[in-house]
Amino acid sequence: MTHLLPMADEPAPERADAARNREAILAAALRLVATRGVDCVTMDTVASEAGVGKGTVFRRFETREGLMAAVLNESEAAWQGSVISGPPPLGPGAPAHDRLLAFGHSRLRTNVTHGALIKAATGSHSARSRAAASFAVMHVRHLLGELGVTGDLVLLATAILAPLDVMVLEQQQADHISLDRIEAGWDDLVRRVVGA
Amino acid sequence: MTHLLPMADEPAPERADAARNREAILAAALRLVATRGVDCVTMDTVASEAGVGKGTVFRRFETREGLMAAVLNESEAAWQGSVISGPPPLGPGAPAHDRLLAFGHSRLRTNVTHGALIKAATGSHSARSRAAASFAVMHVRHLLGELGVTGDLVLLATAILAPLDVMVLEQQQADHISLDRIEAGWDDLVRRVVGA
DNA sequence: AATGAAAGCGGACCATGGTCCGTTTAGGCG
DNA sequence: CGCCTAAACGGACCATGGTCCGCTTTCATT
Repeated sequence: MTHLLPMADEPAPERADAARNREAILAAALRLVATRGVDCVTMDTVASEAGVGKGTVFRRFETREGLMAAVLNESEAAWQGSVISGPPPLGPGAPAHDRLLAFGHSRLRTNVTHGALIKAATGSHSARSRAAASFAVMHVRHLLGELGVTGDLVLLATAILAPLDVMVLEQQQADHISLDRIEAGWDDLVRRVVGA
Repeated sequence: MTHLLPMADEPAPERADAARNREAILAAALRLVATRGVDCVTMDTVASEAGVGKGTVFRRFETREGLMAAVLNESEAAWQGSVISGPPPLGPGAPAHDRLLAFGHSRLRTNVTHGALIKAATGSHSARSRAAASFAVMHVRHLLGELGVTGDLVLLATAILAPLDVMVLEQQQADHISLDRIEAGWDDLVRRVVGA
């Protein structure tokens, strides 16, 4: 026996075939997104490419958004890793101010290049997007704290991150605002908020 | 004859039946959104409620997003009117700083109450959302100018408005952050940016 | 190894946004 | 008033996300 009582909240073990299928689906999705671009990847395509029924795809990933979130996660996790333990100035070891700027710049570029995928993974309601956004807010809040900023740091962090949102960036690009200008504008915002 | 040469770019006149149908569709959409809530309004429903074919709905409003934008516009236009020429402090006549705060608060409340409709009208790519966002940016930019703020005012305005975005607000409400707290946080942001 | 119940599977099915095209109609002109 | 063309119409049709449910598979227990 393993446990008679459902121990704590171990997230419900996954059967072997289920795990195998999850991997196959994710791999197929990854490949398809890379080759065709996220907007041309249909759930049916992923299913058949993974050699699996459509129902299975939805059972494992809930929704298209969820699947895309899983795909996005593949790169996002690495990025979070480099923020937490990568080389400075993005990672630890640099002054907080430099880290904050590096963080914003990195996020800015990432949001621009992965824009389509991020949008596909972030419609209306998603558990994953929640986690990702939360990570960014927590990190910025932490840096603001180190910089001696006082106030409602969570809200301040949110406010600093909001203009880096994919939709905002797309609008700005449609208005022919260059990335460099956006970046400079963001630096200025940070300067004002931090009160350097 | 009217004009032999297509004069300037008059937006292509609309045939009488076309105009009649547009009105009927918009009226039906307005009514349905008000009674059932935006998420339960289907294009087919609107069409049949307006006594018109589905194709007609799409020809007049391009897309669901477009139709919802038209619905939203009905209230948004009034709001813009009260910003441009309504009573202070939202309208002209109050100090710029008060106007800016009033503007933010008003936008905040509006985004919260009309959240669902705004989201329905603002997916990915829409001409209307473009105009609405632009109005807000222009107005804030103008107020910042009056306040003597220097710098890239368009970007600063965008940055100030970004945290009032519907999606951001929804996330914050999901995190049990009260409206009053959000409002206070936004006031703080403005103070820092304006450099009061 | 046999067994039984829970978990998983798959593809038919549904809802809905969006397109297409053969038919109808408005309305300028002779 | 009748003609003619561009515009508009409408609903069948398509694509795709998401659900459902009867059948299959896993695997803990014996």
